[in-house]
Amino acid sequence: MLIGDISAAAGVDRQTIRFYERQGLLPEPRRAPNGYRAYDEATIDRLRFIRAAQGAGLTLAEIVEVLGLRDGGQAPCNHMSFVLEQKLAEVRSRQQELMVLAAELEHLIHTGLSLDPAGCGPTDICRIISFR
Amino acid sequence: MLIGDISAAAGVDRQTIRFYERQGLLPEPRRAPNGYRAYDEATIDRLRFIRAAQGAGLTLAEIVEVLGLRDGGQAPCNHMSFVLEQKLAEVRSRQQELMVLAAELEHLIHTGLSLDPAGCGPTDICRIISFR
DNA sequence: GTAAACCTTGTAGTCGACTTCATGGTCAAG
DNA sequence: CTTGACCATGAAGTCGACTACAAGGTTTAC
Repeated sequence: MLIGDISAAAGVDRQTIRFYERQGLLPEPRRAPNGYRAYDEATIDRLRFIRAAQGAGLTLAEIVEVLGLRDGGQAPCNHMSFVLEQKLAEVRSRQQELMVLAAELEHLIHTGLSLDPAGCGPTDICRIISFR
Repeated sequence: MLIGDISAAAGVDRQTIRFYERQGLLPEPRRAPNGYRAYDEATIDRLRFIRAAQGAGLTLAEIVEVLGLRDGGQAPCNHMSFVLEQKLAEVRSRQQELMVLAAELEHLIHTGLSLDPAGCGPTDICRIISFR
């Protein structure tokens, strides 16, 4: 299978596949006599795995690590569980931040509604945000 | 006041202040006879406003717009309210995404716990994530 | 035989918000 | 008079995940 074939099969752009190769996510493939990259079916699964892992919020660097373990013959289960726990913690933390931010935004919007624009002095920048 | 002074007063790095100037967030300041940037007190407020606006989730580009209105003599209240509403909508949407992601991560972690590593075939990459 | 659709490589650009580097001028203290 | 802390400029690097471009070679279809 040529690069265009697995690109279509896995729904990943050709350029992106070459990019993944440079990043160490995909091993260097065999080459056809004309120099074209020649892939086997397993590469499609590998690309699907990469997409699934990205969907779970893993960075490419983290995925490289998981794949590296697997390629080294180890089952990456423990590492994977650890990374997932870590991600969940990050997500929770980000959720906290967004809750605070949402409350802050609501407060600011509310402030903006109750503020008379005529009250803005020429030296103020914006009383909605820089309310003292 | 020299750049180091407002930098200390507003808690914004010197380099960042020059960067903000290039980005149009700060007007070109007066210059002392030796060519040093000479700021007045108002610049500290402007920097504080920028930080506050960033804290509310605005991008520098959005802040430039608000400041541009203000500098043009208009009260940016209406625009500001609009931007804040927009931000709130973005935050809400991101919150939805994170809820989905958190649920997904919990599911994956749960799956990982109930999975026997011995069941991983040599062709599997990681059954936790690529569970069919 | 030629045009379209594939493939190759290497390099550079994108976004956002800085940060760092290189090189050199200015100023106050001792 | 030199050391060290400040200031100036412009260019380049950072992070993450691509995306695009240039300049070519190959294959397939008509």
